[in-house]
Amino acid sequence: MGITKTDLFTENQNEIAILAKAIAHPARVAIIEYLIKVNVCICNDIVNELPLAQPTISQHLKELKNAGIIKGNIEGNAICYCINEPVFHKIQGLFGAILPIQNKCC
Amino acid sequence: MGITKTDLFTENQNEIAILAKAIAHPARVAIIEYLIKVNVCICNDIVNELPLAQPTISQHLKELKNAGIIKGNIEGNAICYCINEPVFHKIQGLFGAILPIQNKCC
DNA sequence: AAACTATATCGTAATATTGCAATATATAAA
DNA sequence: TTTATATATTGCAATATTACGATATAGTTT
Repeated sequence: MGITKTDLFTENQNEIAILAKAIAHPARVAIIEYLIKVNVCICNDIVNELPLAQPTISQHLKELKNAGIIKGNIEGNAICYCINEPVFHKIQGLFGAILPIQNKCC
Repeated sequence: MGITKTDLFTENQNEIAILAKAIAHPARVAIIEYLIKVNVCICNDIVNELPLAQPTISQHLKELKNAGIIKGNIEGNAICYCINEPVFHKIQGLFGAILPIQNKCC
């Protein structure tokens, strides 16, 4: 199959999964970290920063953009990328503010 | 290709990616949520809780276990599963405590 | 021991992801 | 307007993921 049965789960569960999937690649983690560090940059900076070919970077940027984690604005012939704060804070909320666990097992 | 170039990234970036990947499926999110709710349960409870076949659940549990997010102890002929607190708190730290962003772009 | 319960593994089909060369597009500079 | 720069898209090969039926394994109960 290879197809996730999205309809069997809640909207919230799917949303968390989609956001996690966007982060689930070291190149995309590196892009996020770089964007946090430099605040704003053009796509070519990322291509020069990471050891991957330009089309590959472009693809990863697209996935991050689709998940809403980053956004890009056209600026001349370049594209200015940055973190999309609201979604990013949502991630911090989703993964960071989970209930305290009372682990009695094992 | 389809193979992630792990060696090109830092250990930390790969670690975040691996943890995120473990969460990047709604069934695994559902399992984690369920384990947080009931604290401790046997695998069969999860099979009854989720709308997926037993081998599929078993596979998802294996991935969560490999990522260190949950752990399972043999208890008679059943296996008692629970959240693995240290790793779970690590996730909360990784995703929850990221620097404040100064978003001047876009 | 035979039957039952709980879980894991195998094998396999369908689909998704990763990576890049080649190429397209679009703005900028000369 | 030619050339250079920046980014996206296409097409494709290699690999990974998802899902499950069938089956294996292992403890429990009868």
